[in-house]
Amino acid sequence: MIQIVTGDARPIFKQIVDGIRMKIMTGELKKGDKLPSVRGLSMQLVVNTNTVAKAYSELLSLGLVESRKGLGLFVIKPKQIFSDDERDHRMQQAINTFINEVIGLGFEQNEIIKMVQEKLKQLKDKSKQ
Amino acid sequence: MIQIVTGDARPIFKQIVDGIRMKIMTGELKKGDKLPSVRGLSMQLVVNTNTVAKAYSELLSLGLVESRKGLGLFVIKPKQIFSDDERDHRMQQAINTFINEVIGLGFEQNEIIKMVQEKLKQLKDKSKQ
Amino acid sequence: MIQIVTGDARPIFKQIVDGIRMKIMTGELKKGDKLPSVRGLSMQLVVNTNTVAKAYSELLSLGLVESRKGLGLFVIKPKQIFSDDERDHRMQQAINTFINEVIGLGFEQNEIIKMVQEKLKQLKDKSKQ
Amino acid sequence: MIQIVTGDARPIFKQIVDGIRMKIMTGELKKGDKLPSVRGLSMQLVVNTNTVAKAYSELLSLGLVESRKGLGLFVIKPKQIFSDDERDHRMQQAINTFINEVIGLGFEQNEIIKMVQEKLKQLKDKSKQ
DNA sequence: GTGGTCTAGACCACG
DNA sequence: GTGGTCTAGACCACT
Repeated sequence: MIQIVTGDARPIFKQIVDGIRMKIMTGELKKGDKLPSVRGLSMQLVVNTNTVAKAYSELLSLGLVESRKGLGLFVIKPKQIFSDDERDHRMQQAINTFINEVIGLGFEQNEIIKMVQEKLKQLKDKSKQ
Repeated sequence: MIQIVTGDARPIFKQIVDGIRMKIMTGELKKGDKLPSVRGLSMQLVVNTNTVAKAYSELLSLGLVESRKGLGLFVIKPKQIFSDDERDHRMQQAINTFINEVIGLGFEQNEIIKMVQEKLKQLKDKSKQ
Repeated sequence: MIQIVTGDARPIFKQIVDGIRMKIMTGELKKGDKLPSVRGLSMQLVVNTNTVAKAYSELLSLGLVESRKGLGLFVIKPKQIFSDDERDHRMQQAINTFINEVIGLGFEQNEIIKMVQEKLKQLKDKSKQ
Repeated sequence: MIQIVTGDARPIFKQIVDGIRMKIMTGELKKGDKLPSVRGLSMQLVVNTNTVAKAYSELLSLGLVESRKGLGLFVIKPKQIFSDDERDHRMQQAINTFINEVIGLGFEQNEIIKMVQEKLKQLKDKSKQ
């Protein structure tokens, strides 16, 4: 279901958060769907239950899921969480980090744009399925 | 000279590395130019000398500067450091991280592409000066 | 510095979050002030370091403090984090929970109002010091 | 009859307890009235029968209803259940929890008082009907 | 020394 | 069975 890559720069719990966030954004997980149980997912990914719990707690505070005690976590309709300022600020930071990472790699600007477009397109196609 | 932002996601030493790398890429620092001394830069940026030393050591291992004993660090013509595989892999990771960060922010794909293009254009213009 | 009450309904990490949030709101902790270290506070309160770390991580995501790696956590100027809708919704929930808790206790409405006013006044006075 | 809100901070059984307690306080349920059966209410609210049973058991121990074997639960005249100390202590805790929840939301003290008053007034009006 | 992440294993409240 | 909290102890990156 979710790919955990040990060589990834992101910590495991973040990979889980991103993985599920992506599934919600692409529509693979819809409003009202239940997330796998903490214990179930932790066994499946071969990580500690605490790690999954931490990821789930982040999804909770992101407002993407809600907890029904004794039942599990359920996807809810995400609202716009950030203010416009906050949103722009985060966007700028993400772009800066990205460019800084990429600028020394020797790609042409056209190539970079093309690759990003390609990735976004993949996502869009996936969400259409 | 270099902007250190405390709220930045990147650690300080990385911000220094990126800042100098950027100056080299844009031509602000040319082959043969001398970097500021560790002490000088650490005082200027108000950070620990260890932090600057770590940044410089990374620039050395990146092959962007060379050490002339007793004189300091000097910019050299950057060679292609990464193998093609390494290069592509880093690029893919950077893109993934970027998209993951941005996907939940609610921007349209066109907007994202436009913003990245804008940023790249700024850099290009700066390097032409 | 902070009072941990084992009989409290709130979990320990929440008590820490609330305690520090209160200190920030009342001005006892000002912008730029450093929080006690995770290990220091955990020893002082005789709780596990993870528990303090969890509290600090929540303060971080609340946007009340920022992390300077290797240095510690520092209070920042809190921005308005919630949208107006979100803010009102939380307020309504808090009032409902409060009233539900209090309604069966047999106090007069005047008494309840008076007690809340008293508590708010205490806070205000404390912040003026 | 009773509103169960999945997004509520309170567990379901507590929502049921509060809902019925409120109906007793406002006079909607009077002394001698019969509560719906566990099975009936659980079907009506679409919750587990255990959950309703737990709520009813709490109402019993609160002294708000009495069990007549084979007949069901009946509302009785609520006595003063808590000692004065207990009562004050619960009140203080409720106020603290409320203030902690509300303090970071950016409302003025006047606004808070006004909102609580408003809510209490609604309750009073409802009980007069 | 600082915070951040992870594992192992435990207990609790809820349904 | 579900999530939520806590302890104990470890390792890592950063300053």
